Amino acid sequence: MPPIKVKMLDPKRPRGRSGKSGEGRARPQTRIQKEKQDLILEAALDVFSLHGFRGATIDQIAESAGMSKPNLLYYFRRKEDIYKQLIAGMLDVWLAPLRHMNSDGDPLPEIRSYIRRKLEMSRDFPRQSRLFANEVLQGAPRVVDMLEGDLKALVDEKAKIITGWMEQGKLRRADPYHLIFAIWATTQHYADFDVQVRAVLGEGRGGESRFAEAATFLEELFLHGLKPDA
Amino acid sequence: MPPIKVKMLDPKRPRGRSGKSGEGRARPQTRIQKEKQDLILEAALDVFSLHGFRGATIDQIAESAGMSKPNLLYYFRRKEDIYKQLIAGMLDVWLAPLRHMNSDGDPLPEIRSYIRRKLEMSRDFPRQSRLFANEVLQGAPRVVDMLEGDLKALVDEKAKIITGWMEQGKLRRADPYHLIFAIWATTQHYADFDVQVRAVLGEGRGGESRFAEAATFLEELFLHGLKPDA
DNA sequence: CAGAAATTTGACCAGTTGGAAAAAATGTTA
DNA sequence: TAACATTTTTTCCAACTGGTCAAATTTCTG
Repeated sequence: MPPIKVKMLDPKRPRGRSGKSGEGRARPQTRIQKEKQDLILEAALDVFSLHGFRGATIDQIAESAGMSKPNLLYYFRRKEDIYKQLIAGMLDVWLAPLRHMNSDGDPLPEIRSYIRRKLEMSRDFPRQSRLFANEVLQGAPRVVDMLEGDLKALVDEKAKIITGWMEQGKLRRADPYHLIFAIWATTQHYADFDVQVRAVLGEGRGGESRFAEAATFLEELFLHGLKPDA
Repeated sequence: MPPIKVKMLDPKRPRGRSGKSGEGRARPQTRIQKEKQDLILEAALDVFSLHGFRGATIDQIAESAGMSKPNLLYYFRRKEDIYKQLIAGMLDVWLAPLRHMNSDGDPLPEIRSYIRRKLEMSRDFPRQSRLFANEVLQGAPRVVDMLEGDLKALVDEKAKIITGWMEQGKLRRADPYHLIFAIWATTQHYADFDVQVRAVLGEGRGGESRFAEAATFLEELFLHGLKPDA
């Protein structure tokens, strides 16, 4: 006589918070679920930002989160689910400073504070920056839609504001899109190419000071350029 | 009686051209060796620049080069050998424009032409740029030495030149290291973040024109900044 | 052309990877 | 605390990975 198997309902895996449409009234998150998911996302950010999607392994993430691989997979069914949630979460943060740029303010201070905010993000959230850089560098297969949709829309909107400022003579005439690219590039450089920056600056200037220096430099550059005063 | 094995000399694998010290008088390259190695490096550049070191597979590279995996491994013993050779080769090219910056020239034109050259490299060798970006982004495990050695030395030298120009009043005073970073960042952005740039610029401006626009913009930015003429 | 050298192929292997399944352990709640 | 739901562990697997090896094939050279 075979051992009697009793009912055994669906294993009720908790699904990631990303929750696509068809989720109905899923049961609310338990305490443990919230804790563990945060733990996993935190660990995954470390690993993904350093190795990219393909380069990262579930094992690494699990170990870094202090749990077993199957246990991790209980919270996120697939490696990609973790990754997607990280990307979505970071895009929001990443774009906040740009959203914040206000057409009512004075152009120069507005741009200056945008640069400053982006630079602070490079300092405070370098892993997020690198995660995104890795993704875009590898062709952004998982976020092209977002880039062509939300991101483009936002940039279009802000580009109009900048153009308006230029037409009022409050800003030197220049292409607003390339201006935004230049701000992105220069500020994120300190997060994405951190190793290189440190290597070139050497021992003496490797500390936190480089962000303050960068802020000063970029402010001057974007305001006056390199031409000496007449 | 076992089948008689006849001599079978060393399989004489050709070694990669990187040739560390102990190579003695290796026999010269055959025609096929040169052709096939170039073919492999070309294919590997495609794959590595898109997926990074860990993300790339020998199979992919072999297929992309139109040969079998063991055949590829006949020319390069290890995956890392291909990668290293690519990195070494590209670093040279990558640094050429900076080496070219001359203390005898006029500062502003000299810097302007440096920017232009770097931008052209982003346009003409985007894969090399991405290969390097991938490496640095992931902590540059295979090139930190070079960064702290050759690269730092070169930048130190050029930074001195720039400082000299500033002291002569030919350039606005600013940190030369951060200036160099800013040039790197803004120019490489068009290669490394190509997908993003295209997505934001949209259909209409996705063509080659963006490099010309970028050149114009960056020239203005580095020369005058954003402040409108008084 | 014969023999030697160089090149290519096919079979194979051990380690790693993402992921599934079921049982065991732990928590939660009536 | 009993019944149930949630969480964790153990075991396992098939696909993929980097890399080896010997044999078969092709190319070169005298």
